[in-house]
Amino acid sequence: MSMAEDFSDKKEKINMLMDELIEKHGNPFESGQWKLWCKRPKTIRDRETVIIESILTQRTNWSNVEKSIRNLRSKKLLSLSKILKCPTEVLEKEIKSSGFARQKALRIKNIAKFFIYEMKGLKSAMKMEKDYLRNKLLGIHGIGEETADDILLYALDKPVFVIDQYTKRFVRQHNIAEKTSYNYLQKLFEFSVKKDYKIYQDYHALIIIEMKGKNAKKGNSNIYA
DNA sequence: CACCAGGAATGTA
DNA sequence: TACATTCATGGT
Repeated sequence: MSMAEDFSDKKEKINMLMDELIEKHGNPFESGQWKLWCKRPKTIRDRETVIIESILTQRTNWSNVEKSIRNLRSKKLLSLSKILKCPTEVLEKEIKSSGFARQKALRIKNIAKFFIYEMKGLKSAMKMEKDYLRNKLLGIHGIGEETADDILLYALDKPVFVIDQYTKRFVRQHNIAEKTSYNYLQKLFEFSVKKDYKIYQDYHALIIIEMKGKNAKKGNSNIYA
């Protein structure tokens, strides 16, 4: 069975399930249920904030991230250029609430260097091709697939489907696919869903809202990659 | 595949 | 109060 054939029967199921989620939860960016990056970024400053959040949110919950962002904003450090100039110890202190502060401070600096020096700013980075950008991001220490895709989708408006633990759980619970590897699921969703970054944002958000709701009611089930 | 890298919020006794 | 669990992960 070819990849395309394998995908085509799953495509309908995905679209059917997503229609149900839209029906059930509405548009996540308008309903206010989506607490993460709840406004679509407009300005470069917004986009830089999203990039910083994408690192801070690694292995922690959103309220811890919000606290760090508030600290950075009040210290006038909420931009990539400011972060680059800021001593690492100061940065560590401000983002302590997100945990892994020593690692994350270095990671944020790595990203800031990349966008400022190598990409010559966010504006020009946004004009680059998405696969090129993705490979570049994955080459930065501290950025894995999920973080790279968070940045591409939510900060740079690139149509890349983010696969996280919630997405994997969703796929398993609905028997959409047997395989749950990152690459397989990403290809499957990108094949199934109209290639539009706003739709990818909405769908990813909807899956998380849905699965968090289920999590609250029942206990958590086993997750594996 | 196993293990490790911290903090903070929440739940439990 | 003490202790366990959970949280949008990535590197080795």
